[in-house]
Amino acid sequence: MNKFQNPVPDCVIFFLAKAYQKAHAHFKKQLQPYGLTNIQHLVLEGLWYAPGQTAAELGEFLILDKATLSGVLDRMDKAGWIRKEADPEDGRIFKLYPSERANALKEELIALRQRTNEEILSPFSLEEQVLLKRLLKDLS
Amino acid sequence: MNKFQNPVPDCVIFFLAKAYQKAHAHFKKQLQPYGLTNIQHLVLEGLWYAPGQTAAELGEFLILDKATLSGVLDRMDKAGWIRKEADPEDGRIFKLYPSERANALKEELIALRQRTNEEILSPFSLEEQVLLKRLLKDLS
DNA sequence: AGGTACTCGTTCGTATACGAAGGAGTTCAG
DNA sequence: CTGAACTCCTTCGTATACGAACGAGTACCT
Repeated sequence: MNKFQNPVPDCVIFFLAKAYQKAHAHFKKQLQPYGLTNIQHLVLEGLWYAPGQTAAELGEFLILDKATLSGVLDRMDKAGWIRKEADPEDGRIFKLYPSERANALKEELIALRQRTNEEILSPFSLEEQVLLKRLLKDLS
Repeated sequence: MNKFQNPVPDCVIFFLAKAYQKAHAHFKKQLQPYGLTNIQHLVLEGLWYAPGQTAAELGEFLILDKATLSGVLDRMDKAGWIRKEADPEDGRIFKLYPSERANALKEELIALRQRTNEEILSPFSLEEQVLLKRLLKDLS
């Protein structure tokens, strides 16, 4: 029974998983000095983009399950990255804001993401970069 | 403080994550009737491709952390999807084989993956499909 | 033979993911 | 005004992910 008797599957699910895995790991390494995880960084970008969002709004914006977000927000609150502000109008919700400490790093962290994006896309030509992003957007 | 004051970031890491998320969720739904998770299916395909691999080999083949794989293989063994065979030559390792029950579903499960791939890629032209897969492969 | 380095698989800790259920608050029909 | 329907967030259970440390086994060098 020799190995490689069957052809390697041409599986886009697998390619997507591994490309994501690679990009995720690369960015994770860049974020390590800040003590931020990838999703925590994503949450900060979401709140810089639109401060005062509720957890439900942010989850819809970032396409994240509310159950996942609940834990992430809790850890970020405890770590002092965000602020949860109770809404006097509606007892169910709270509005989310980046903390002062997060805001102090805003430009740096956004630049870090941009640089990482460029690194990830560096093997491609400009045309390919645009094309890849369009294809990925159309997939989701 | 109005929303959408800043431009939406053109972030390939995010696009990758969401495209992966979408494809993963779609395949997960297809696998649900079988009681298989995505990775468990991936492991079966890896073992059909090359039966008798060790956990380390399989992990390298599928680009999976050995710590992750350890738990997955344990659950698959308990659920009767795979068989762990001790190696008389080397006490550290065991060789992995799909179970009879898994083999009985082999054609069906491979066809299911192929069909899911086609569904995921269906919004694209043939040219775009080939291009997307090439770009993703080059990323990882 | 003996010891050191290496390999293999497991375990631990932490962080996503997400379906499902639940508690608290709000809305709305009548 | 009141109860049913709905919304928001949390919690629970399960399954990835992966760095780090670990025990058991093997290989290699002398």
